[in-house]
Amino acid sequence: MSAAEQTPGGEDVTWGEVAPEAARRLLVAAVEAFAERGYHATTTRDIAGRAGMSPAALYIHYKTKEELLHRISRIGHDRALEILRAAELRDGAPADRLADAVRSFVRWHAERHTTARVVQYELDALGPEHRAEIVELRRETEATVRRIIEEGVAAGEFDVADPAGTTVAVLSLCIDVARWFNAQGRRTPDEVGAFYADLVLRMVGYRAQK
Amino acid sequence: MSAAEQTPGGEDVTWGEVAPEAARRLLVAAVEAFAERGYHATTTRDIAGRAGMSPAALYIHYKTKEELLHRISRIGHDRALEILRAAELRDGAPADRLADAVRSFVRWHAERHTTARVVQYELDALGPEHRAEIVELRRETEATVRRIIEEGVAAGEFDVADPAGTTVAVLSLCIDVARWFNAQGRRTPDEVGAFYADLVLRMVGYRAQK
DNA sequence: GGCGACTCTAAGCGCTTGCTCAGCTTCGTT
DNA sequence: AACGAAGCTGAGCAAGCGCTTAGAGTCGCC
Repeated sequence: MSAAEQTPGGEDVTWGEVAPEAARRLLVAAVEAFAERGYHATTTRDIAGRAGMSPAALYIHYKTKEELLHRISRIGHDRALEILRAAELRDGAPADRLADAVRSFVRWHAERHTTARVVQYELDALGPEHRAEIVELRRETEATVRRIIEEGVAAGEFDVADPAGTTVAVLSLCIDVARWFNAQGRRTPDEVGAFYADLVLRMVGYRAQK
Repeated sequence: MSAAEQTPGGEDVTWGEVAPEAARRLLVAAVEAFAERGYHATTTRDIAGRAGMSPAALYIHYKTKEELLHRISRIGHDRALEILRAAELRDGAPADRLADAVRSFVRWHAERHTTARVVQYELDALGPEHRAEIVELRRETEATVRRIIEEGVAAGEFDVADPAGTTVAVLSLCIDVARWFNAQGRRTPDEVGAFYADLVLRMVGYRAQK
């Protein structure tokens, strides 16, 4: 895990906003369970058990199992969007910003692949209202990437016939890292991020000016 | 749907090997239900209902709900592998064969995205033995693509630093089409296939000799 | 030291789940 | 006409589900 996702003390900062501590423990347990078995195959008893609590304790902190998923999904999507926006607002040529966006976005999906798997692949398990809210966040995510690509095209840096289609493909490629990435695998999140940044620059037809 | 996936009469050929007819109807119903809601959220009553039968009828043709998923997964993986192998064995330069493989593989995932969604994303719902069998097929799928890429590198057509990693990325990109593709969307399966073939040639550093 | 607010548990309710089974119908075969 | 096999249904079982409730323990605050 990179330092960016930890407090100076080394504690995971992802769920720092979730309080009190029992609610956070339940949420972390839910992320693990959902990632392992999927939302529908996970029982509230399993979540409570992983958090070291009785099944009823869950309902003191969350109204329903679906609300747990929503909290996870919301925080995860906020973080993913934040990462992309930070890259978009940075100084530098479009190619640099696109590479930066892909690098940090992919690194997050690899590093936190457990969370990302839930965030990216359990969208359909949300209820209609919560789903609509998250879909809106995904639209903004897509718009952010598309803007960078369109700037690159306008600047003559990229050779892209269909910016919208390319955006979908780029995001699809990056998000899917959460599905196959394995912490015991050959490469670190940093390496995968760098590799993917290079792949994406190729996809947009960028020729490095060496 | 392309002619390749139909009989001359126009009937869907994908599940042609499944007999008798009632078993096929149940299987098609299961594909639809699994794709819509996911394996765990689908009830045997829902499947039987879609096939116009009582819940008990399902168990005349299949031992368990998991066996249904396995049949779907097996047939789908066989078909996907067949598509890639056909492209591999064709005449032509590695770039042509890679483009061909991606084009037909992606077209299948777009055209039959309902099936592909189940095949590609419900792997974890399989029992241990069935899962192992399918994982082996996926290994062969990956090996097929990797072989084409390595031939392209050996022939000097491709500029790829990490063939194994590139293979994972290419397959990940293609498979994920099943997740986002929408039949009501802007582009046809043929168009997406052609677009993705071009993207992949860029990813492997192929320079068209125009 | 007493009280309300908060956190948690043991027990369990109502319901749905995957799956079973006795029995009815519909066959092709004799 | 008789019969066994195969396909299917209505009814329902045992288990597990999400969630609720009554009450116990613990805390800060006056």
